[in-house]
Amino acid sequence: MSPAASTVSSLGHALLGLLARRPSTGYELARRMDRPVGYFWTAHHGQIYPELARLEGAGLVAHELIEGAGPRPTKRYAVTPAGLAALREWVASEFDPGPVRDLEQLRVWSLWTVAPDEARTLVRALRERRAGQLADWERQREEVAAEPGADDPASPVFASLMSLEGGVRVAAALLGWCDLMLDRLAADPDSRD
Amino acid sequence: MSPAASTVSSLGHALLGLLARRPSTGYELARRMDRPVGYFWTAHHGQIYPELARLEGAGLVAHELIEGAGPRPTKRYAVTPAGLAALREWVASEFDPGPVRDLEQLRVWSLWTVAPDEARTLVRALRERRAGQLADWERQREEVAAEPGADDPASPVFASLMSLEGGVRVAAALLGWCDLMLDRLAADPDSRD
DNA sequence: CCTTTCATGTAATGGGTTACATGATTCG
DNA sequence: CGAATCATGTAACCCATTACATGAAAGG
Repeated sequence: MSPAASTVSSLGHALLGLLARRPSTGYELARRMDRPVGYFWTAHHGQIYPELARLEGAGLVAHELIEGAGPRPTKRYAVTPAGLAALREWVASEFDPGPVRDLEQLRVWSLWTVAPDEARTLVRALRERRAGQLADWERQREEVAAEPGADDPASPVFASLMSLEGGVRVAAALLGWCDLMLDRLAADPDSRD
Repeated sequence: MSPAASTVSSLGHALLGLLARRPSTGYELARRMDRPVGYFWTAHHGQIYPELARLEGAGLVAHELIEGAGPRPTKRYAVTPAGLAALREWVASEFDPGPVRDLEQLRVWSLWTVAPDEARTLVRALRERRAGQLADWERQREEVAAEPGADDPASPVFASLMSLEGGVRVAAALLGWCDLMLDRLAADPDSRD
């Protein structure tokens, strides 16, 4: 019945996950990619609109026309039963951890090439950024934890809370890591007086 | 003197970082992308060879021919002084944290769509994988910490140690996160007896 | 002899970013 | 009346993965 349902990209699963929580227009999906989800998945509208068309071709989402502002008709998308089934199957399926690309770590890995005071400046900048992110996520976590359904594994609020909890823990770990590096860089023999 | 030196990709910086530590053939660079660096940056040879050619065109690396096994001449690349300068400049430069794409977090964010026992199975798999990774990195960290130069910020060993330390801390945080999720999933009302 | 490792390249395809294009409504 | 927001789409370009292509040396 749905012949192309087998090949859904990661972005497709991200969109299915967003629409399973709440029907949205393509434009709204692009904006929703900022908070909660955007911490671990992002996309621009130039990628979202074609992907929605593909998902619809595979019968995983459907749109209805609503009144809206654009020059073209405004479409609100929602997951179909087949789309929800595809999402469920993907969540529980086997997986290999995708390739990791972390520019921050890559910089640190070449930190030895610069003078110690430049290294300290960089790590201080990393630390500030991370501290801001941690505060931000902690605040959001408190907000979400107060919402109804936060303890119910069948509620999207529960899953949001778990994601934010992961983000908070990673950010806290990386903040401590920056402090360790500042400590080790200060203990450097070249900067003793 | 080097007119195209301004536009170096992230992969280019990764390769410069590798070559600044030790001259290598393209083939060796591909293999070196596994351990230490591969934890936060990966590339296949199909991407590496063209990038080396671009870097050489910009005067940032240079090759010499050595005896080797292939049908074509074997090339050993090394960074030029201009290449080392470009690497240093990049390490200390302003930066925006690139887009994050984490399939693991994306799955957890849609965890509410599956039955609690399927969710537990998934998180247990995540936990096992993470525990293995943590053990692996901890072992490597101990190895690197014993090498000479591990305390010297001007030594690549120091930078390797810091990178591994970051990896260990993040992996430990994520392991604790898995335990938290298993705890919350067990406390679920649907599975009370 | 067969498989693995060394070794370099290109081509096809897919994923992702940026820029171009269009136009209505709302707020200052 | 100008800027921001809502809203959808396409095109050009870059980055990354996978597959095709080739062939020597070493080890079992």
